[in-house]
Amino acid sequence: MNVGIKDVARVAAVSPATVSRVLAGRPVDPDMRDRVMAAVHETGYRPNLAARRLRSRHTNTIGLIVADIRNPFFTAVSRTVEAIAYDRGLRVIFCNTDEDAAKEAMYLQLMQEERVTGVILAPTREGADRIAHVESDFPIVLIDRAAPNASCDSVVIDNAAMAAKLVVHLHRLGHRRIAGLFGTDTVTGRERCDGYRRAMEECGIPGQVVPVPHEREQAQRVIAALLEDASRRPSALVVSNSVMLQSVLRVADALELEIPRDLALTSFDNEPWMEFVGGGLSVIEQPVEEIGRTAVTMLMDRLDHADCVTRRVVLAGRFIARGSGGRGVEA
Amino acid sequence: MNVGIKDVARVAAVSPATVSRVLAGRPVDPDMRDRVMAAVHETGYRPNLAARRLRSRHTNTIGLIVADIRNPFFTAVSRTVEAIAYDRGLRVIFCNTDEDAAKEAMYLQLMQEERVTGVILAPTREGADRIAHVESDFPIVLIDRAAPNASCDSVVIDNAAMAAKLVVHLHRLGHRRIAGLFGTDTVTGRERCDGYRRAMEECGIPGQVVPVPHEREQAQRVIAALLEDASRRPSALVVSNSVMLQSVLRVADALELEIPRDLALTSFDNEPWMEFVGGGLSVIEQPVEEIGRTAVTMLMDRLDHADCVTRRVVLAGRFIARGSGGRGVEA
DNA sequence: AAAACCACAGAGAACGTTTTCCCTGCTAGG
DNA sequence: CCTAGCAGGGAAAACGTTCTCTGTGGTTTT
Repeated sequence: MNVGIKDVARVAAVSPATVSRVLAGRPVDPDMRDRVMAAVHETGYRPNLAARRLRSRHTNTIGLIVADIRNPFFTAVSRTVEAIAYDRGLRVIFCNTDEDAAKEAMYLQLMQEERVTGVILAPTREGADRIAHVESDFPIVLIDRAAPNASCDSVVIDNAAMAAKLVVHLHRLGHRRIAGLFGTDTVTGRERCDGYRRAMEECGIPGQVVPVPHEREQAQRVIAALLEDASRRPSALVVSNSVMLQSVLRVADALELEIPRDLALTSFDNEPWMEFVGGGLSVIEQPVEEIGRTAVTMLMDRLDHADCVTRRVVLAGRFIARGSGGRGVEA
Repeated sequence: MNVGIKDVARVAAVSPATVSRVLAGRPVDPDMRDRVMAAVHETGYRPNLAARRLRSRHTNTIGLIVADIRNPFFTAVSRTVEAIAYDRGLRVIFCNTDEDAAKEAMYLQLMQEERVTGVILAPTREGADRIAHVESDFPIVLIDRAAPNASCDSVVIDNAAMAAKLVVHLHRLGHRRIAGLFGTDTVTGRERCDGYRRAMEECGIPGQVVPVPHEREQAQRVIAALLEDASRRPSALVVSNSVMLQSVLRVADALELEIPRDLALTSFDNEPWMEFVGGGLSVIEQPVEEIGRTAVTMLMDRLDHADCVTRRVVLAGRFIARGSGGRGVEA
């Protein structure tokens, strides 16, 4: 039998209500407070969070639903969200959908049942569409993937502008055959693709967009098809994220292409190892901590201002030039 | 006001108890079952998990506490644990301690308050020591880091043997000055260090153990000190994990060392990018899915057999030879 | 000095379930 | 035909808190 608030109350010779007040930090006679605290330590009392949440009707819990935890971008954001949330006394329920809309729906349902305070969500494409129609009991902040007309608050980076930056970089280096590899399933992919297309147009060179599926085997097949014919091979690539980049590297390795001589690579996301392949890759670094922090802040803010208009925070990425393009950082 | 089980009961014209029974899948007249299900859909009822947990006294929740989610090894294990747990109808509370024993203690306390069913834990060194003395209300399964005499169930890999494998590999390639870089704060680091030491002895060459702190800046300073003096520089390294390896690469890059010509690298963990640096790195791949799966299984098993003796599962790693050492896999 | 107020403690309801207990009606066995 | 047994449904307690309401003692205000 576990020790409850009533046991503490008996030991401290006060009422359960008083124990509750002490624990909640409400004003209580110092004498009693000491007695209660002593009793808490003596009994080894630990509050039962289920009971607390049931009665108080707030769970102090946020859900964090990401599409792919193996993607270091999401790992990094998750870490930040977790750290900040716990700082603010919020618990985090962590969910990984693996880009599966059904799993995502299941998790959103679970969030309802948990009666979470709010949710931070990187939706699948279908999920993003559905969110617009469904109304949930809790506020949602979308991260990374959010259509400009989304019906929720969102925090994203300026994907189009950043993709353009990569194109311009490659163009300056003299590349004229620049292919763009983008995910088929996400808003983010489409935005980056748009930015790529427009930049290619402005540079006056024809774009070649390659839609890449999320699943690795399939992705590698698509990429192989793009690269294996030397005569039609692009000289440079804009790649949509670090996971896709790994598929590119594997295929390039199999085809014995040397980076960047046979193929110049640029990508979104900045992982430490990118410094060390192909003489250093030029990339767009996303402000992962700031994304996480902003998301939590927006969520908290939304709780206080339930019917404030929908807000969209667009953060800038950071272009990092490496390798043949010269070292350095450029905002 | 949210819809509760009573509302459903009223709509279906049955008692709340019956609704509860239907939802729990207990035997109920088919007619009533249909009425209840209809009412559930009509009202949009979602069970309140807090209430359910409070009353039923089981939370169907496991805690997963890892030391560093940025370490891809833990990311991979977490993903597996999450997937398997949800398959079995268990919720996962995910916690990241950042190698901070205080945070770890705080989280373990939280697990108590959540009344979790069990915990899977990759402890800090201090945590591992403390676990031995503390008695908790729930079973704990240690992963990755567990002293052989641990008082909990544990699932680990054969660190010493795997470290030895790396040493032997390098020795066969002709290396005689092989330094070993190991974490200072974990059982795992010490085990790998022991294996390294013994293997070096057996090869008849003097070992050079370099204790590397977890924090990146400090780690890089230590590594720089090891590598900067060309005359005393080892020709090969055994590195304890992929995070540490990144520090090594950064330092090597700054010192303009070419891998593997100036410095051969081998490491624990197998990340996709390791194929592409220094012509491919030879590594020990850990069976991450199996670790996760085994941990969950052991935890569940322990619930049924509370006073079964402590079990320790030791899994084999997989040696993957790449680069100058030749391609291929060897058990 | 009386009235009004304030601060704080205790009693008991309430949160939304599951579970226990009892009651009913049906079936089977003598 | 009567009774024992059984299956399933309803009433109400229980889970461990917080919250509301009331009461009391002391302080301020008029």
